[in-house]
Amino acid sequence: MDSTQNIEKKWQKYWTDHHTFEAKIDYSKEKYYYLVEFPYPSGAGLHVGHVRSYTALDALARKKRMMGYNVLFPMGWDAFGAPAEQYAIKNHIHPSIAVKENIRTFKGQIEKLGISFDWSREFSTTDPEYYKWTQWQFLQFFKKGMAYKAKKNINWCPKCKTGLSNEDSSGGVCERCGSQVEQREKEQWMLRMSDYAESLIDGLKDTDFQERIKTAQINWIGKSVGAEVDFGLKQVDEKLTVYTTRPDTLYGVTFMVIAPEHPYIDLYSGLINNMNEIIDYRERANKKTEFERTQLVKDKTGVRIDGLTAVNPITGKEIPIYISDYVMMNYGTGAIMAVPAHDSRDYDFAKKFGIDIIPVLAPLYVSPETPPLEGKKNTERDTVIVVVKYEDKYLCVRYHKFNWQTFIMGGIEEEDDSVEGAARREVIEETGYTDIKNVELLSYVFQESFYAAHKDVNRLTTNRVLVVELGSLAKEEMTKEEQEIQEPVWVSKNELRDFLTFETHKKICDLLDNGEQAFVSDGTHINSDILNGLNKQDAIDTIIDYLEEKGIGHKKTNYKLQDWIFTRQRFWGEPIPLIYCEECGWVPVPEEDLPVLLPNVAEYEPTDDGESPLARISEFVNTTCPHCGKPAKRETDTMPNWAGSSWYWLRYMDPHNEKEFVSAEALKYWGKVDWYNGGMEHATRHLLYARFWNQFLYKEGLVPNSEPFKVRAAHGMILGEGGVKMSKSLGNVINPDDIVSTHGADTLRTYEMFIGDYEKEATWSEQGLIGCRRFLDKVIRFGEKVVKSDSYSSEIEKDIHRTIKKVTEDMDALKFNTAVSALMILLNKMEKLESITSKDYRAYLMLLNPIAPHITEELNEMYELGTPLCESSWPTYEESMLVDEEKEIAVQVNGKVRATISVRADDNDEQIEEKAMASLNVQKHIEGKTIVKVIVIKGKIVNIVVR
RNA sequence: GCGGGUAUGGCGGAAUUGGCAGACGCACUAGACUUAGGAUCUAGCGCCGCAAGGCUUGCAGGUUCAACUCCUGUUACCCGCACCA
Repeated sequence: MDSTQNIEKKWQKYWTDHHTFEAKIDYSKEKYYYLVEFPYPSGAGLHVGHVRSYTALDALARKKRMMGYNVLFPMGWDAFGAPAEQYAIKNHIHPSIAVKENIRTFKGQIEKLGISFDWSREFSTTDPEYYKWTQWQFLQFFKKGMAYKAKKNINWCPKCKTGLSNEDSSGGVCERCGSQVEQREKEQWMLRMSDYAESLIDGLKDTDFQERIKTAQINWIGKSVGAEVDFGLKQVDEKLTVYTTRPDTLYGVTFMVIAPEHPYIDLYSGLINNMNEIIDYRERANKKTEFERTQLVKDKTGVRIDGLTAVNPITGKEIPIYISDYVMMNYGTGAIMAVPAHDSRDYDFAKKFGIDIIPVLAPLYVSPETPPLEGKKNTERDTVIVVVKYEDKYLCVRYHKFNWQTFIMGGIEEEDDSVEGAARREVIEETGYTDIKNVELLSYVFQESFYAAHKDVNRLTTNRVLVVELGSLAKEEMTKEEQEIQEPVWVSKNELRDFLTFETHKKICDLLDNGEQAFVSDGTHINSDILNGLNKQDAIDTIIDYLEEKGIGHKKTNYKLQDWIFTRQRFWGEPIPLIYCEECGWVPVPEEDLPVLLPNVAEYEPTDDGESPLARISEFVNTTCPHCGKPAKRETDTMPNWAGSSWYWLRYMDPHNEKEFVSAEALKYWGKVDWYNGGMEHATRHLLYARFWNQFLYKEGLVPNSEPFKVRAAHGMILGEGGVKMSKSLGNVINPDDIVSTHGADTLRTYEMFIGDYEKEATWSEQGLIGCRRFLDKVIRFGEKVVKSDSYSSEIEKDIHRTIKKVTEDMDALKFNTAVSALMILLNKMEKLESITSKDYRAYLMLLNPIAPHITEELNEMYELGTPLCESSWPTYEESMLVDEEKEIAVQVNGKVRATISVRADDNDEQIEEKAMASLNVQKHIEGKTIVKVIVIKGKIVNIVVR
């Protein structure tokens, strides 16, 4: 047999010469569209991670073709971007030259793997024939008012010297180079992506994306439903509008916070007495790095605005206003109403600045010890629970009558001047201790519903918790009456939880252990006038109705998703096809003048002043207005990287069309991408941009589907040996070329399919690779055992049918690892036979062909088994061949396997039971015991329950 | 903090969706053969135990004749988002 390399080359040439994998322009056949994300052709070359996803989809595509589909499985290059430009800056070579070089390398590597891409449809985003249509589509956005220029504080990377979208600067770090991102004010072209926020969530319904991808998108879009509420200002006749998701807590607002950049600060600077302090804070906040902002989440900072006071619109209460950097200007209204009792951030702030905390929502517990009784009268009471502390012990009480052990409890009586007063009274009455040093009212309030045996009524108590500290153990004698009711007990902190009778009181231990926190879950409203007694959702609905009726607020939905910053101040991108004319404003370049070509220049460096390098090229910049013919200037910013990848799957359908971006006919036939594979890192950015772009085109009637992709699957990463990320610095990068030349493409492909769950990350193992090599070698050796026959060997006929079913189904479910495993199992079975038939062997090679296409074609030809596999039909199985007449099943006694018996398909339950009972080991284990029950599950198991 | 996910031998990983846990591969052990190779073949290989047998799917409970699988609680790790009101 020829060398692996020669065999692989031979078949690769065969496929090219015969145009085997080119999608047919035959719109009568059933279509299937597989797409892998086209790569950025970097200088580093192909990664084994690319091999994993390309092979997986290649296998699926090959199989689908053998099943008779017209398969589109294209490949191209996403070649605009920084690395090529960096290379150009360094070496003074036009980026297009470096890109061509890299594409050649990539393509050569992919071809060596035998991936069945349709190369006749290949293109690069940097081809003028392609970016002509990217520009054309941008103009459609522009003409519909979907592109606008705005002076915005944008994310600016000082190293790349360009603006970045929010998506590209998440975490405050430049996605490309890792530099700290700064804020800079600059005019930018924006696409109104936020208009599509709802539609982008909604459209997910029409897709079969993996759940994790859907979630990632939904989180990114960040929808929240709440209300805008207008607070009054005391000093001026003006409103301060806030956005909140919790309008139900309006009665618990104790302060307001506005973002440091909020316009009111400058607007009302005349009224503000501490303007210097505020300006100083604003400057410090602006300088904070993202690191500082995220690391110091708990440690809130801010300044009170002296001279401006807000007025709660429903209580009329005056409340202070602060500025703080925990409120962002770019979300909501840049101002919030703060409810410290029910929001953890507001809570932290209130604690630090000593602001009141008013609880308006209390959890409701139904006592498990003494649940309310039906038919009993209901009474409500306000009570206090007093936690008395002295040194590290807690003073509790044992109530004799009901054998309750808990904290001091008592109702609030009319004579009490305050909650604190009630607490003092109860401590003295129930325990006699008098030296009360300190009383602290916790903001935690809870309600409890129970049967109060001593009064024979159902009680709903609203409980406040006080922590009382004793200064000494000074004590006065308790009355005899009181002594009979209860006795005081000192309990140490460790024993406290066990000592307490009531579950609800044990929750107080959590407060003592972990400190207080804002109560953010559901409960019943208290201290809230019209909302009292309602739960969270009912209260939200009620208050929104109320606000709308009174004209002080309305329901409002917000999204985190912002408009897409669509410009970069770089050279190596699609020029934005717009011209600025003093007379006519922004004018689109006429269609017949597209594409606006990137000029050939010597200087690619970006500039510190934030202008694109194109701005220095006067021949490029200076032009005439297409509208009035007067001198005008071109836009010199270029499009972001994501532009070219936002519609490329459409171009594959009709890649050489010079008149349209894609013909309606091709669009109609190819429709959606049926299966789109890509990395998890693109689950938000690329995928959202692409869906947005497509939805816009759909709205304009330019494409027939609003969603571009049916299935989106993501492959797991391949890690280096030891489970660490492959990286140049660790020196553990595996170059696919090396594996192909030492073991062959088929071995590499088989190994990457066998390595583990396709969706999970996997660790590279040289040993595992060799295992797959041995498997393929064994397949090759089997050729010598082949005898001519056009039927399957009877001994393994059923196994073959089963394996056909298993491989077919597993591959469709991306379970390549078990598909390979099934083929290994079948091979092990064949090994037991003296000879196998040519039909056995050909079926086997066909099943293996999608994963190891070269060697299987070669063996098929060598042993003259039939037409080339790539031109043959996928094998089918017969249902009737899947069942056994005779089967081994397990017999359990009390759930433990004690024997296996052989049963026939037509055995009835009695016969199976009889066989099970007859087994010696079963006899042994049921001897002397009573048989309670015998469970017979046909074809599966017998379980004998004995006592 | 919020959201998503994972946890099974020495390792990568299977388990028809509640029915013999550990398929398949790697590593390992013993033997055979030899053209001395990335060999190949045969047998063994979860843990404890000489064995009978017992134990075992992160941990603790529960439901069931039967749980890797369902329910409750809990721990650890990974990923995404993150002061989003």
